[in-house]
Amino acid sequence: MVLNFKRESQHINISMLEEIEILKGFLRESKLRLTPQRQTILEVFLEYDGHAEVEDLFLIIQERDPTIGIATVYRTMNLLVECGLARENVLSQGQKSFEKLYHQSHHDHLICTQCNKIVEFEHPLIEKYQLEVCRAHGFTLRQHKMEIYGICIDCQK
Amino acid sequence: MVLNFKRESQHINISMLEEIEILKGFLRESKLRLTPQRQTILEVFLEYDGHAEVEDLFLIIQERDPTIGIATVYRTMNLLVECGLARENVLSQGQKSFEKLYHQSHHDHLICTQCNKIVEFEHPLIEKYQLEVCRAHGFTLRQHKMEIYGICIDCQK
DNA sequence: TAATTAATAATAATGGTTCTCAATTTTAAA
DNA sequence: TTTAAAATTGAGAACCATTATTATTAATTA
Repeated sequence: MVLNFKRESQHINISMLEEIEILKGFLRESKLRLTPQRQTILEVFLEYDGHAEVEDLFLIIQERDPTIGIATVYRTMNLLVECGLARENVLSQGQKSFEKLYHQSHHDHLICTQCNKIVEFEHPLIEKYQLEVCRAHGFTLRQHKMEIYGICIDCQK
Repeated sequence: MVLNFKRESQHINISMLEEIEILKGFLRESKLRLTPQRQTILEVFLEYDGHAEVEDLFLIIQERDPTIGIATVYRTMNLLVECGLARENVLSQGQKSFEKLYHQSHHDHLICTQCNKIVEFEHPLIEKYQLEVCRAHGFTLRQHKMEIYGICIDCQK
């Protein structure tokens, strides 16, 4: 992949270039444009560690460019989901949170019901048996989500 | 368990008696009351097959007792979740759906992303490795949710 | 350049859920 | 009983995350 990107934003680092290219490609195919707003939002999202809610991202984005409205953040996050860079999770209170998908190792979630901490894990055998279940039911697997709810070690004390 | 229940509603059948006792017990402990409204809502929920949204339940409830308001349905469904008779799922559009928990064999979900069909399945080894993951991270397992998204056999044609 | 198309910020609208409140019912106490 | 306290209700208002609308601006194309 050729990455000839004008490094006009001080926030872009090497590891983001590929993601920016992915968004660019997706936008081009959809006859959409990579605007400064969209790029800023992608950058902030990529820098954000963990599961991001729109409100969290919006606060950071406003520091960087106070003219960007929250509707644009929503619109752009939906684009990031469409092009496969982000995944949307629905929280129990009704909002959504977004996590990075590209260049992230696949993982599932352990969620503490007391302190809401999220621990990511991976188990190859669980993955394997998921495939088995899909085959048995004639499903073509696209994605999965596994959430284990419990009490974390800190909250047990 | 002693089940001496006045069978005043024609909708109660034997298999519901235990659930009604569970709700009763929970309400008693919480110093709350088993009202006719709450019982009607529980009955309709227990008769409902599959994942129920409040709006679905409300339509059926209104046929049975048009005076029951939707706020009461919401309040009661939250009670059913608290006492362990129901589980709440958050749908991607933001609403909630409820599924029965008591006397239901545990199962996970295969969800078709085209037609939204939900197929329930169970895999003992997946359960086993979940426990293993919890132990490894010091979590006390309370509950889990596994959703596999894909294209069902009918939608592949 | 002009014409077309896309994107934006601000704001209004949406819709599922919860809250408020006055009225009613149930329970417990006197 | 009678009375007081507590719980529950339906109706509708409020909430709030998200989406749609709109007038305006920016980018692209002819």
